[in-house]
Amino acid sequence: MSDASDYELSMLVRALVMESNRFLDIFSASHSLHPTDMTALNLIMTARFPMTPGALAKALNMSASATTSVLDRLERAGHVVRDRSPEDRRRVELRVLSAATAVASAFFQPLAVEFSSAWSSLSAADREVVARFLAATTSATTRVLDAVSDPASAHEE
Amino acid sequence: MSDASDYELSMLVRALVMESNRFLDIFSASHSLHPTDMTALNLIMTARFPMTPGALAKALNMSASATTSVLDRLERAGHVVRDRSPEDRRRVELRVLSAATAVASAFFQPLAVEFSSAWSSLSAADREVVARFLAATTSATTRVLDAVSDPASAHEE
DNA sequence: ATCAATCCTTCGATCGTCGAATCATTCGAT
DNA sequence: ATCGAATGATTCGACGATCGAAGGATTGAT
Repeated sequence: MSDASDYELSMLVRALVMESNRFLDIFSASHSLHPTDMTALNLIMTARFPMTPGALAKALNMSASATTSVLDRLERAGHVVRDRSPEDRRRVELRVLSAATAVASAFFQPLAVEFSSAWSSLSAADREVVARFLAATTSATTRVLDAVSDPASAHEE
Repeated sequence: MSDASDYELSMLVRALVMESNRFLDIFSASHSLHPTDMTALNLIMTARFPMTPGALAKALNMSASATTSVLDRLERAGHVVRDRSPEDRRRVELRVLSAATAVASAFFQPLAVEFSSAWSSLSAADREVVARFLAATTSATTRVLDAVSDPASAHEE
């Protein structure tokens, strides 16, 4: 019994992605932020190293000028400040302010609570299976993406 | 031991969602379609009942007028036709043309191949775990979403 | 010193989306 | 039957998020 064929798993992944996007749209609208700004805020906060506009542009898959606008809005709203890097003064380092962390936690906390409850019945082995599935699916997507945008590196098996 | 804590699972989900969105953006751009149009096309094709502009607007979480524009573009590109419903002639039923199915399969087939390969090592039991995880996570997101948009069931801010 | 390269920003223009108003159709009430 | 309200979809004018090209500042190499 193929209770979870490849096709059905694909549909489930798609449903999750679509619902997540819907959530991002509606939630950020309820906080007077554009979805892009919310995504950017999240990226800036969770980056290991201080984020720069250039790196943010790549992460958002947007032009540099559009990213400037995003940062203008975030700065005007008091969520982010721009500091010029002391080492390389062409670069701008982005830092989040407390207002932003408040918004972000308002964003993630309800989700985290529901997720925690939804996942409470998972055993350690189950979590391992799920984690591998998620990582494998993400990198499979990345592989297809790379093959599309860079046809040279598309090698058959 | 907690190789996959709630937090880590959340990050993995987020990474998958972001990568999927990046894929949608880049892929639809490479086919001269807006991401919204690609999403709409997908929704129209996979709907069980003939899709209408109104239902599509809700599914896309967009205004009715914006949905009209989406359909104008899809129709102009030869992907969709509008037929007035014979029963209720206010309604418009949407049908996809062969050009659209070609685009959609160009979209999904490479993904399906990579997914199939990435998931080939999953046992039936693993698939069951993953399927339940995906469904539970999606509906957890929906629950939070409903709590936000329906203040009646939301507790204190 | 000079020239190229890098990083970010400004500027003008495009186009996707929205809200309000409009047209057509259906349904309910009298 | 007829009128009015409700529903489904579209047009219209406006806004604004994003883009590409050009510009200014800083760094590094020769």
